[in-house]
Amino acid sequence: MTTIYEVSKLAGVSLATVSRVTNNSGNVTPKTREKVLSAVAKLNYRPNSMAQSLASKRSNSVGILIPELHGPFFGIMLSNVEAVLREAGKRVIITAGHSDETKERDCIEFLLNSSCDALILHVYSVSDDYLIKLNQGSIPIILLNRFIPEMADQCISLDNGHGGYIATKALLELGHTELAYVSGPRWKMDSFKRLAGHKKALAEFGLSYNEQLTFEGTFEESSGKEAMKYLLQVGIPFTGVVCANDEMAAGVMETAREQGLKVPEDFSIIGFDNVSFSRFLHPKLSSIDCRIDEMGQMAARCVLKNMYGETDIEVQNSFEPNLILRESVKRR
Amino acid sequence: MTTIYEVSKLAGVSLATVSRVTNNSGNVTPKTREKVLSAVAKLNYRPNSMAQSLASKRSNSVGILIPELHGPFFGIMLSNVEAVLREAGKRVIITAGHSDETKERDCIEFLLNSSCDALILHVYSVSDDYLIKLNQGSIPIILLNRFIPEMADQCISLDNGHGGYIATKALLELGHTELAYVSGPRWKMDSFKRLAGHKKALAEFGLSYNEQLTFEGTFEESSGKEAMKYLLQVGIPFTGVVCANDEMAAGVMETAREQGLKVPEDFSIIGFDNVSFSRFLHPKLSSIDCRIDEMGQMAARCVLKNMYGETDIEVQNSFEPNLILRESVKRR
DNA sequence: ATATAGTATGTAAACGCTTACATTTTTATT
DNA sequence: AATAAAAATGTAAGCGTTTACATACTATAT
Repeated sequence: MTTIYEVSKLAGVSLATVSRVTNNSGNVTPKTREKVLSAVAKLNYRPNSMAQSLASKRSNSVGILIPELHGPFFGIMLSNVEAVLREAGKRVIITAGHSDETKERDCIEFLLNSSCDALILHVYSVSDDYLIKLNQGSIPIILLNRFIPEMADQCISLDNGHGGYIATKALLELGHTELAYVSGPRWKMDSFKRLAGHKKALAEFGLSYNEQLTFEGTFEESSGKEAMKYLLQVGIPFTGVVCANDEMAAGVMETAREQGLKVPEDFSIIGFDNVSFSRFLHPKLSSIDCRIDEMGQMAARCVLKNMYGETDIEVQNSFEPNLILRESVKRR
Repeated sequence: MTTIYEVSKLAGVSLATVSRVTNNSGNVTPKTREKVLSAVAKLNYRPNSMAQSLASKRSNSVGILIPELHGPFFGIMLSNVEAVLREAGKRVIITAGHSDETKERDCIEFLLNSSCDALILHVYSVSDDYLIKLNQGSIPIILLNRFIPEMADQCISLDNGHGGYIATKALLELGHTELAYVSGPRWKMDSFKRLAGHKKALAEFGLSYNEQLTFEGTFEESSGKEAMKYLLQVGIPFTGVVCANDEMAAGVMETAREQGLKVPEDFSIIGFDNVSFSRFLHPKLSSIDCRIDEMGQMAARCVLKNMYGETDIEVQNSFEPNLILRESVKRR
């Protein structure tokens, strides 16, 4: 392996000068730069990044923790984070927390031990207090899809309440007055807020919320099926179903089909997340777009701004979801 | 930041001893270990990984290059690679090559500059020669989903030919004799081999291959739609469609529905990849399972074996795909 | 008690860079 | 031509570990 020392020797300059040209820092005469560059080329020199990190106290790597590496939602997020970070020459170290508190902590610990310059965390299970404490440390942290008042300007989050609100409102405006709701686990803030938005829309239209028409699922397709079975068995009539995510909506639709019910003729349905496969469903699923691509990019930009001193970046902490209407809804 | 030096001081031992206990290397008296450990705890000491890397000439990080970070296929792969690598305490640095030669090279360059101990590459666009040359270098490389004879034991790949073969054979055995084929880009080895498998199965059943019933798509849903339009317009009758991936199969199914054709009544269809959303389709799509989870794990294990000296790992270089029959096919 | 292996600990030299500071060279000013 | 200021380059001290190697202990056998 060739080192900076050999380059400096061949080029006939000092270590410092070589470092200056390879880092484009400081002033170097064009002639000297040329000499160095040609030596670099001749020796096929690559700076040793470990040494660079140690000496500069900066690893140029950013740790990412997301619930899952696969899945339409997280995948897009990750994809966008990586794109802007790599564009800026930063390394991306990934870990998956699987929505489990112990695992999430382990991952954070792992990233902390990895000399990351900053962390982008998409966590569910770890407590606010834990994160606030973590934030006292020396390493900058960005929270994705989570809002904690004490660290508001490090949070990039979706207005889930508004999402739940516009989803429900969309059906209400189409004349539906009897709505079922398929929620995610209520302890997850996202689920909770989406449901709150649902209730708000109902109230605004002068309708009462019926707990019996609400099913608490797991965000998985299977629980969408269960939800539909439950709703049919309860027997309270409804003409619209609002789901807290698209997977569960797919489950609802499948069970509906098995029962001979047609969407949107027999009932309208709307999902949440606007995940890629929702357009593969039949009928195509209406949904709430979460702008996860933008959120991912923003998280990365935040890091660039906070840690790497890119000043001309303006941060947007909160994102408003968009309503996407497709074939799965129709006027009552 | 507390350093090993402060720990050694507080514990009243030398640097070397601290290093020994934090790394569980060498022999240390229980009593000494205790002293060190308590000093570590008291000072909340974390070894500086950059310094460790520099001194030990090992970064404990593995570079990954995959075409996309999102998408059902690559996501699962990545997920499994990460899981086994992190279990072993290795850092995973990810990059996305977007199936573009320049980008793929850039990513590899980037990873090479990142002091990775090993690379796992899932690349399409870069040439065999390039990879062979890369392989001459000092850093171990594993190729995912690609086979190059010269580096056979560093390749983890699917038997695509066999996949194409069993997909087609499945329809033939159900009595279909007129089959259309929706291919991926033929320059991609995967596509090419799948098609070859298709032809082989036809030949085995004494049927002739009709180029006119083959459409070369892009692996995207939209080209599945185009494929179906093309096939209908050509007007040659067929009762089965074999697709080189599930996205295109979804496109075919959608266009079929638009044209009033029913699956599997009017024709049977089978996809490839057995991607997660294929069970959300209606009817549920039959497909070829690629065991990408296992392949991802295996790639990671290869690295563990080749680079990190885990001896008791046995490597499987080639994976046989599995046929998954669902609602989208029926006997002729 | 003494020699002999071990075993446990310590010493100090890398590892390959960056960077503050010192020195030299160049350019501009008078 | 002399001087000051600015620009280019060099010097060398870290950065925080790991790891040969050296040394100091223990325990066992004599």
